[in-house]
Amino acid sequence: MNSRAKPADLAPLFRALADRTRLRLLNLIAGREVCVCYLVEILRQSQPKISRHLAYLRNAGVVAARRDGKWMHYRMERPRDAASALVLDAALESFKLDRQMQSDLACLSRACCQPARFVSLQGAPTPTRFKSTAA
Amino acid sequence: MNSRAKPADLAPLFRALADRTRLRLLNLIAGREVCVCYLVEILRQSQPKISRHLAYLRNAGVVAARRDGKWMHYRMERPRDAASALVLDAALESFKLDRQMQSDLACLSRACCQPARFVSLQGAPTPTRFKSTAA
DNA sequence: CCATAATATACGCATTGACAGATATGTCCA
DNA sequence: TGGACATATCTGTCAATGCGTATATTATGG
Repeated sequence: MNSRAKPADLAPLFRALADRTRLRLLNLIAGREVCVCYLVEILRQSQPKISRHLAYLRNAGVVAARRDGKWMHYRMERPRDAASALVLDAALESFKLDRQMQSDLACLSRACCQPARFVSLQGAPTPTRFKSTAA
Repeated sequence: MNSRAKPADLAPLFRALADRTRLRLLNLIAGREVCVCYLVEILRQSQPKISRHLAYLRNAGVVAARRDGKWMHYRMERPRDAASALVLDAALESFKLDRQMQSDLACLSRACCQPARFVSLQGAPTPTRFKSTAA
């Protein structure tokens, strides 16, 4: 399978990325598989809201979900066509210079190291890295 | 001024690009300065609709306008920050594999060579290239 | 100043997306 | 089987966006 499967219309992808909350979710999910409860905790937004945005990203083919007992783990899904992949790369690149995005990542690290400090994360599965991510 | 001026939030840019009509306009404008009347003629859509989408792109800082007597010329505006520029490049790259985008460009070439065939383009200023564009 | 051409904006309506709150679904455990 | 937990989906409301039509703006020529 080639990396430039089908020359997709980029508009749907841009729609999926056209929301700050979804970008923040993508930032947290990039490079590791994260349980929904962590995303709810870190973004400090309602669980249905997070779930809806994740569904939006999933429908756009940008993320994939895996059920693990009670928990759902989300991970990034590499787009099949080259242009979409480039767009996604550019977005991820921009996160490195974004204060809130870095703050979200730092918060995720803290939550992973000391889940006891987050009441809602007791017993939740720890996010697992795919590759090392700066900070 | 550096090419990575301010690490902008990409969401507004993605919103601006999240529409097929706007992507088609961007495709036509990329690499040359085009008069609105050409855009209306080639996309075969109403003048107010084209104008509104151009305004949307202009507000997003993706295109710039120049008045020339009765005519308005639009051109692409290179985003100041690196991430936005990368996103835009990826979009332009995807157009090369998009049949409709190429068809639009071919139609623009034809209109430039034989403006007489387009009643509405009589006397309109011809688009001017910035750099050579494939096809 | 008036008419006309090119383009932009305002208005009304339909669609879509975001949100909070309520509820449904799926899984584990007793 | 029933309850608790994690997550998803439904409902109603509101704001944003898209479209067509009408109108305003800017510039040109008489």
